[in-house]
Amino acid sequence: MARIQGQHIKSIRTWGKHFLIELSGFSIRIHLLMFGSYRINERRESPARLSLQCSDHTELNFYACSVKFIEAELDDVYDWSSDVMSDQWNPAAARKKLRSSPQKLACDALLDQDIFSGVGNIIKNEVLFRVRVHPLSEIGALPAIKLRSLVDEARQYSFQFLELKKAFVLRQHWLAHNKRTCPRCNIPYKRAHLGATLRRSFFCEKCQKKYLLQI
DNA sequence: GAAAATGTTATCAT
DNA sequence: TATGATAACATTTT
Repeated sequence: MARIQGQHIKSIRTWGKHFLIELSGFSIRIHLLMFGSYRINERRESPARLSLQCSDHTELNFYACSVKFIEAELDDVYDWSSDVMSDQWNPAAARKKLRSSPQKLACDALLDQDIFSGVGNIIKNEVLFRVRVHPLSEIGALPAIKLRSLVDEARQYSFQFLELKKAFVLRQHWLAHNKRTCPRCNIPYKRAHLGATLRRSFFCEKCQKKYLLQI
């Protein structure tokens, strides 16, 4: 931690769920993982993993998070065009990556941070419901227009997620995640732990189509 | 009060 | 060596 002392903050940046504090010659990378939290000019009772006292008297505190140093230039480490909320987001590049893995499952594709940096499990469930795609669909079997809408919805819902979160009404606007019944069909959702990482999926077997590659 | 979960990464197997 | 499964971490919500 000593190397941070007295350093000038050159920039604050983000790449998906990575929170980056750029100093001269290296950067601090913070990831809140499942349970992390932060406070600005406030403190929690538990000890901070990282506490920054700035010369303008701003205090940044990070709790229960991963803190790592990045020794290289951030532009050399991160592909900003894969961040769904970046100005540099490139949906065509995302579609190209998806087309290169036709057997990948839709539920895995949305959680792939190299394609959709920033998308997590809640957004995955909400996006799949909104574009009516079954989580076990194979990416290569999606019609082009459906692939396009999935990519576009990943970005669009991510911005909506942020607005709802800031207004403290995220939860009440979920259409699929943690819900019991499909609001379109009024039938019970299926829930299962799917994909490579067995994350929770909530989906309607009636209105979310399962696209599969022909054998 | 137990169990599950907004996520990633280290480690061990294959 | 690359890929894959499992464990580990840590805190809030159900």
